[in-house]
Amino acid sequence: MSADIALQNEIFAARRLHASLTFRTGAPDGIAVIDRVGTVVTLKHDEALFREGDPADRYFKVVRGAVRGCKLLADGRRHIGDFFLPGDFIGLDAAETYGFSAEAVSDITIIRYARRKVEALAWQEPRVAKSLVKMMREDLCAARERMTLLGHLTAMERIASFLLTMADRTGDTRVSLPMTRTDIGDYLGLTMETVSRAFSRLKGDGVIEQKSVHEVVIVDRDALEELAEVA
Amino acid sequence: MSADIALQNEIFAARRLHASLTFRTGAPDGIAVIDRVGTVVTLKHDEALFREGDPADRYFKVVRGAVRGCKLLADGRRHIGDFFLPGDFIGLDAAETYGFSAEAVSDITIIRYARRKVEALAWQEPRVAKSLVKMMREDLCAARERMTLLGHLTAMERIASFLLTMADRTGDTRVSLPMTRTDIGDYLGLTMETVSRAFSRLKGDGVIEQKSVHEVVIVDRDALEELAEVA
DNA sequence: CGCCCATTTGAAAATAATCAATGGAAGTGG
DNA sequence: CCACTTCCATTGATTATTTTCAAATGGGCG
Repeated sequence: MSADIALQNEIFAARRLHASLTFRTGAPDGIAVIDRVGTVVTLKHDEALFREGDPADRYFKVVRGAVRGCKLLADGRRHIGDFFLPGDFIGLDAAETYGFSAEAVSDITIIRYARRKVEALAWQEPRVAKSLVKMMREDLCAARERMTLLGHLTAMERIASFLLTMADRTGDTRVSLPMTRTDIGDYLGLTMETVSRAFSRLKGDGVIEQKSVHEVVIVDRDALEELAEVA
Repeated sequence: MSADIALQNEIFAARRLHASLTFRTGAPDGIAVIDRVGTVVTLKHDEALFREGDPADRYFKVVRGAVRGCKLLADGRRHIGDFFLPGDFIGLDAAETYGFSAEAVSDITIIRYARRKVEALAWQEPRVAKSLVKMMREDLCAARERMTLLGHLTAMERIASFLLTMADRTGDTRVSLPMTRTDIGDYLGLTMETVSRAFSRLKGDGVIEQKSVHEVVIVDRDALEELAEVA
């Protein structure tokens, strides 16, 4: 049936795309092997990959779109711990159960791996084990960076850092922000309003240009780096 | 010579102590093996184990005392990413170089491991590799918890969480705080003054009692948990 | 075309930071 | 052993940043 063919094409496209992204982000080559035990899946906007507390029997890799990892606090406040973008792995930190929920920010394509199979592969192939450990190390370093940001930077410094990080991921001055202002706020420990005001000010100062709500262009990178000047 | 004997005693005592702590904190038993490739070292108050940017060729484990892991920001602000207490490993997240400086908060005893040797051991003994990965996973989860704290909790909530965490580590209502108020502030993303005021308020409300500046007793744990009510 | 939801903008309120002064304990040196 | 010094903690008053509350704007989708 043509639906099957379309699906096959989607899968091949996803694999190609994801392979190129793996290369781009400099992910260790040992990791490509594990895709053989993965399944390509697509999810729509706001659907959940898993919820905090679910048994953690799967890993995921983002191929297309963006995923947010979030925790709900007792009084309803929401914290977003990470935005996962193409090439990123999800779930490496989980023990028995997931420590946060993962939701599709946009329509997404992901690869889903049975944890069991990945671990079996890691035992067979030391390269795979090494790659997984390396990714965990990178995640830890990133987490420490973000702690500094959340603990000690002003609103403007956080926004500037965020924009620079997003820009570095695509290697382009054109930055796509698929998430809402509220998402960004929950990610940076700010309110939606503060995020919006910071964007407006950057726009007013000619540092960025807004193509649309979800797409900005960095006009003056030096100014952004000045604002984010940390570490 | 008697100095040698004293040193030997110190080392044995440190190993015993550390073994018991390993047990208490539920650290995987596979880890005890690696102590055979470690060296016991003592450092005085404020001495550095290593500095941010140093080649990361060693791991450490705290046996006695406390260590702070800190980053210096461009403008002089300081962020403390972690307090390492007895039983804690330091350096697992480092790639080529350390991502933060580690300094003795008090006089400390630590075990120092050549990274090369630990890694060799991990290849020989799958248990060791598993333990190291498990510790990294726990570190990652802890880092995510702290992000939530730094991003979304009020000053009082942060202090309450901090006290509860410290109390849980010793399993006692009597909590030792070897670090300064400034250290605590840099750890929680607050100023020394805010930390001090929060302590005063808790004292005034009869939630805690101060035996000395560096030792508090938790009188009303429920109240603290109420104040920290999160996740 | 019109509705709905996210974003933007404005004004007021709250929290924590900063500035400033005092108090106290630990350590130093005579 | 005591006095002195220094550093850290506490407390108070003021300021600044961000949040909260509220209203208006605008873009996307049915």
